Amino acid sequence: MSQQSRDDQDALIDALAQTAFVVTAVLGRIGLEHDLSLTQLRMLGVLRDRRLRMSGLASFLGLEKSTLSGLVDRACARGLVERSADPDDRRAVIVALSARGAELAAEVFAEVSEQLLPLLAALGPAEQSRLRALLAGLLASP
Amino acid sequence: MSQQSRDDQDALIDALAQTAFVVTAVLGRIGLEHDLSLTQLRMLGVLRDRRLRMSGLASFLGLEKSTLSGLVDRACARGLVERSADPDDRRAVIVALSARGAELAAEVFAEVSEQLLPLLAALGPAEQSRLRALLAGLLASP
DNA sequence: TAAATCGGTTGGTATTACGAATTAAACTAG
DNA sequence: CTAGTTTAATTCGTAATACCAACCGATTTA
Repeated sequence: MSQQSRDDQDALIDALAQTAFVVTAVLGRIGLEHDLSLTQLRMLGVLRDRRLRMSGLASFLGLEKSTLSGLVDRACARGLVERSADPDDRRAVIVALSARGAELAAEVFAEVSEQLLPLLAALGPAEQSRLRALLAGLLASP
Repeated sequence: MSQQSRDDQDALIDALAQTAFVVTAVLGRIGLEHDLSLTQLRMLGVLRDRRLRMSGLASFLGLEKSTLSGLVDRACARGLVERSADPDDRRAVIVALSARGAELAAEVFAEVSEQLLPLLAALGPAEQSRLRALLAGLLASP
């Protein structure tokens, strides 16, 4: 049994979208407190455990290269990231977190955990495990 | 049994954030195809089943009133929403979807379902029900 | 009825984002 | 090995988004 009616599916889609907005709002608010836009925050998140070329970072974030130039310019000016040359390709530029950027990223993402966990407290431990597994399955699909 | 380690929690937080970005990306892409920014798309979504004053809509979307003026201006110019006077308070302005706006909203949100459902297909029907229940619980918390 | 408050708009500024054009480096023919 | 092409990033111009501060009318309160 466990039929999926149209309404059930719609309800699930809606819940997903709303969850996305809630999470995004939390991220945005925390970012704002540190003068980081959502995009800058995402960039820090991506660079937390990666060093990428401009183009790689752009496609990671789903942005145009031209958009990234300015983004990295500003983050660079604030001392959060650093541009360096790629020894293998003199056209390429490698972007990585600076020490200060790494520090800020750690701080910000600790805050994110801190603020999202109470939300998750509505679920019991077993349910949290299950949710994690379900989301992991969902994210693995493409 | 079913202990929640720090890593488990971090993994869940991460999965939530990533899910948020994936869903947001889908919404953004579909919006783009209809010349709608994510914000405009959200506005249509909110107005689908509500008519609100400017300030109400602003707090719904988490934006400043001043931001909303321009947003509504542009949507108005495109014939998607309409401003009307509030009979109870001559200062207030009520925003609602136009016929054309409602049509576009319906079309767009059908597309959203269409594109998110394949993602959900990675989960069986029982798991979908469970995910829906978990997200509902999570969204009900504040 | 005078003052304070509320609801929206306007004006100014910064950020974000895109596309098109540009420069430099690295391939790929011929 | 040079000529032409592709690739990596930047620059430029433009539009939308978003904020704050200042403002105008309408409304409420004192």
